Amino acid sequence: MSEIKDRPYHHGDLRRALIDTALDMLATNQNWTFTLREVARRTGVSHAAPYKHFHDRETLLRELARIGFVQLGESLTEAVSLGQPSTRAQFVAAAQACIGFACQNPGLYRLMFSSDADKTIDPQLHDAAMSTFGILLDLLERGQRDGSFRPIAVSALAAASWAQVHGLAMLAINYQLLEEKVGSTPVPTALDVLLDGMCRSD
Amino acid sequence: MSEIKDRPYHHGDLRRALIDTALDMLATNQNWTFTLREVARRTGVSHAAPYKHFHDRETLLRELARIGFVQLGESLTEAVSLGQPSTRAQFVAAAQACIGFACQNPGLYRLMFSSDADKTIDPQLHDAAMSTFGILLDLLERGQRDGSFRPIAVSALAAASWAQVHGLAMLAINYQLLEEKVGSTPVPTALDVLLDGMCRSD
DNA sequence: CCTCCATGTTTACAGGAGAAACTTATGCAG
DNA sequence: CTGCATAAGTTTCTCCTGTAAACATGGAGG
Repeated sequence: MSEIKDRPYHHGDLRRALIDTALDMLATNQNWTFTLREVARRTGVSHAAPYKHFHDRETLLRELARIGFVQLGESLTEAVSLGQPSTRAQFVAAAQACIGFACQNPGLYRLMFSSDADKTIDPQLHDAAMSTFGILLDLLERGQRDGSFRPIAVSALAAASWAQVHGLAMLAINYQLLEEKVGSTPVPTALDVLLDGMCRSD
Repeated sequence: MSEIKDRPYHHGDLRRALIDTALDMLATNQNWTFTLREVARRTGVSHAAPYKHFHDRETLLRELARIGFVQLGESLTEAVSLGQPSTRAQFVAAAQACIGFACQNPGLYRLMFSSDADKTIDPQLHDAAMSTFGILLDLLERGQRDGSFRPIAVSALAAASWAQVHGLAMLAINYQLLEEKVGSTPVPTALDVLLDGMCRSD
């Protein structure tokens, strides 16, 4: 109703439309080899129109990655505040949320951690990534305060668990966690191994 | 002496020369956005010559990745057979070798684990990756037999440690293991946390 | 009502991927 | 030794992309 279907000269929200198209193609092809011209075509505008909204192709890719980090952050926040009894259980929930996000958006997840999403170029992307990383840090700090996690440098815990979760996610979306190779529940099992090292042993 | 410098019509080993040029550019730029034509130019041949040796640009990229896995495998083998006293110490040595390889060849390492090195397309690439992964598996199995590692499914140990090492490597080459964030020795610290979970607690 | 400017479009160009047709030199059959 | 088949290079061509520049449009504010 509020949308005029037959192409008024001005689109209304072309920026958002281009992003949606690109996200679609990313999800469909599981890669970001699409051309900017094709995004424009699929969105129904001329091939130069995107340049009014994105400086170049890579700027669009970084915006997709930024959106990915925001969405991942929401998933993590939701998982953490799901009311798991222990901090350890919250950690597992968050880890599984992250890996689940990766499996449901493999193309996007790969883009987020690829060199095409260079955080040193785009402060907004950098901030989004840091903000998402911060959710993990908060959880770890809380776990240390309540005595769940060992009182070693929180940064060491962060490095270990971030590496672990991200590593599992990458293995998962590359189909390298096949049952015949790593058993039927590789993710919780691997997380348990790590957590046994992270948690107080007393 | 044995090389004729002034361009005989036939190069002699253009395939190898193209690979070397591409590896150089990969190392220099830390990315593989180079064009096939530029590789040809730098190698001193016409832009169509590479097609006599590689079906297309991506085939060349996969060959670079394959070579990377072979080299990584050599580093790992060397690290393992360095004669560390314990299996645990051997594991640390291998992990550090992997992370060291990544830091010294960040572009190549990223390519090896990117979607441009699709292992489902190229059996040789797949085999090279599996062979390298096998070094880790052997180490873990040996560690279980000698009682160093817990007697849980070796596949779970493999998933956990592979994820951890690969995750740390990715963090390292993305400059996300800065001292101010994760302390001065994030890698051994993170590995220790994992190993405490992997090793027998008695 | 008129004019400005953000947001479109058209046109233009340099370069890349890759196919096809052509060239060269080398090894081998006679 | 001759000569041809063939592998390995080159030239030429077509289609496509990214991106810049010039032009068009139409909605918001004076």
